[in-house]
Amino acid sequence: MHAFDVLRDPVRRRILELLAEGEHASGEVASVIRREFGVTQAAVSQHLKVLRESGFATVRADGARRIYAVDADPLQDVDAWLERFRRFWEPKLDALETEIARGRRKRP
Amino acid sequence: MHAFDVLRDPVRRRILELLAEGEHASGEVASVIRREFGVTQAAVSQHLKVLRESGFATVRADGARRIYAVDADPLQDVDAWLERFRRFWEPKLDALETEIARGRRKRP
DNA sequence: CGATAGTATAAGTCAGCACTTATATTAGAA
DNA sequence: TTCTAATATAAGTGCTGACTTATACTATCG
Repeated sequence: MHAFDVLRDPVRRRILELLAEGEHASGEVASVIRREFGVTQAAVSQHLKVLRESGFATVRADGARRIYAVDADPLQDVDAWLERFRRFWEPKLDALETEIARGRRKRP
Repeated sequence: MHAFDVLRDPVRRRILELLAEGEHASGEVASVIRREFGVTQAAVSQHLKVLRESGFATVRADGARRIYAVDADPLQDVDAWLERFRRFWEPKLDALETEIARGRRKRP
């Protein structure tokens, strides 16, 4: 699933926002999303699966709980795609300065 | 239509890439897209309509031709949304430096 | 004017996705 | 071991959106 397919869904974007604040258990995410979007735990679990399988999130077990954390790699890909459009709103920077400002680096 | 809904479609992303290189007539876009994706002129026209109506592109008439140009405003919104994730891959900058580097400014 | 080129719209079809309810799985408590 | 809490998966459904073909619109040329 392409990064933009993943990001298209507002629930998934909200989940990523939550994870950007720090790790959260599946149930914690589910309760926030349930309150804000009125969807079930099953739906949230399915979204978390999409985020996992597309590389946007990682999980670890903590007893019966599943702790999710954001993995920013695919978001960095999106950021890279936007690069070609930045000249439309950013002031000019020389190449090195831009390089430093963006913190670009090779991906493994 | 939300920016991410627009960007979800690979044809629309490709059209934006083409427009990022400079203005193009509808037919020029259509012929490239037709070659690369194998879809009809009608389909491309519909995509251009989506891009227009969602603010990603502007049109002007040139005789019977319609010249499209990219409008980066919605892309800048996407860029802004990504902001909260940049700390996961960017080196630390102080606030002012980041401000300058990003060329952030108020939108009208 | 009529013909043609360039482009947009209309109408219909089909696949995929986000959701639901129901159930399975697993961990820890009693 | 049985019960409960936490989470994931299965199966089914409806809606949205990207596509097609066919047609309408508009400008220019002869």
